[in-house]
Amino acid sequence: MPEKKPTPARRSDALSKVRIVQAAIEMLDEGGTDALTFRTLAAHLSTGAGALYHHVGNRDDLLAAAAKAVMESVLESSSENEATEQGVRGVMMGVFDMITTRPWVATQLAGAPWQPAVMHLFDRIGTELDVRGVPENAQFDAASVLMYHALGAASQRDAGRQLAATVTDRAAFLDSTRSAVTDTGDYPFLTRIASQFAEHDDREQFQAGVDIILAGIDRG
Amino acid sequence: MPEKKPTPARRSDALSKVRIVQAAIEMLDEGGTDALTFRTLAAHLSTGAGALYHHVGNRDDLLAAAAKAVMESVLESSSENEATEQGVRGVMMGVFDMITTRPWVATQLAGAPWQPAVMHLFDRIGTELDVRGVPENAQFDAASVLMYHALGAASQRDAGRQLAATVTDRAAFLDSTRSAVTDTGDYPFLTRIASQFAEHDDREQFQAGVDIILAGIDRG
DNA sequence: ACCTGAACACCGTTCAAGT
DNA sequence: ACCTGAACACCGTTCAAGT
Repeated sequence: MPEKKPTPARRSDALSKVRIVQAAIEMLDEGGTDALTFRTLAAHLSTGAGALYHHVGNRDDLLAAAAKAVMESVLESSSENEATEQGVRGVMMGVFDMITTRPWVATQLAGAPWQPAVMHLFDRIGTELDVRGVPENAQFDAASVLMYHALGAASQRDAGRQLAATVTDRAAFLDSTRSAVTDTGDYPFLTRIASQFAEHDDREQFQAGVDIILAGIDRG
Repeated sequence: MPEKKPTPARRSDALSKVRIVQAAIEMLDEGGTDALTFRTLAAHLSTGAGALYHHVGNRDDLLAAAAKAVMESVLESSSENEATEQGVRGVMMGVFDMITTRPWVATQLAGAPWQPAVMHLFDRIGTELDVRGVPENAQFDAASVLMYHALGAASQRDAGRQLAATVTDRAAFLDSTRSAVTDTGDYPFLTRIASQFAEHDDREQFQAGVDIILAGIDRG
């Protein structure tokens, strides 16, 4: 009788979509969207660039698959983890935190919103709204606002990261913007709330936005 | 007495930032973001690609300038035109309509949200909220939600355009997505509201979102 | 079937050379 | 100072050739 080798740890050399996506996520986490090229990714996997096309349609396809994988893990954990908040609010904050941790997802979500990752989130938001008791005929509009809020925050977040490289201080940036655009007058609102702007916390502000939207939904 | 030639129509040959931005906007309107390369733009202006760098920092700078110019004209017209709605609602719908007309602006706004075009819009929203009577300490959060809503819609809109090239029917796309992702279960919410999804009007939905947010703000 | 890696058709950006 | 356009250092994608 031949002995059964316990999980032979068989050489994970063979290329596959999941392996490629996994490697892509690692590179994206490390260096952002720009750091992921088919050449560097191929080198990372010890193969040729052309080989990737046997498992992945193209670059957009790969990025969408990476975002989908990450989104799924976030939506899972927010429904399982006891510590995190439940409901729509929990889902929204879970997405926000993911975007903060992995800014490249923000670019990806905002750049191609009909991709699986976004549809997945949209469906989850709608489901949570149903549980919340939002009337069926109001669910679509309600889910859309929340979706837009998440996408808007996503694009804002990623840009902040790019900005951080050149300008460390928000207030300094505001000043530079203000002085740079004197041709069309100044920014009265921004000037007035400059202090709030400097002190504000992105996460709290996002959550305040979610609460405003929920209040508007519940009033309906 | 030397005759005054009426507007000598002097050869507008000299390169300048405004001339470059203007030409860029034309090309963007015609073929979207991808259609704008420094080579084609230079050819369009009958000059060399390198010449552009004497007036424009780089490609991002050019796109930001184009978006800013377009945004300014929108914010002007929405405050002057008697026919269009006034207030925050008017500003929001004006932006939505611009994005519909020029999808490339959507990509630009969502891709680099701290640019002048966005700050301009943000300031305008805040100003309108003040006029509306929103308490000062609530204005920043309120302006942010509306801003995110606009940015989220922007990214969604542009992607829709790209999608239209391959998939004409929304419902068909939904079906394809649903069947393609059977590994994680189906999309219960999307399935349930599929009919609303097929019939809905993007503009009305965006406006419904604005109204939900405004209701949430006014409740505060 | 899967992989290789050179080749193709592009980019944005730079820079010596001209005017 | 402004412009030219070839050159540089990259891309994503394709494809003949190998196994």
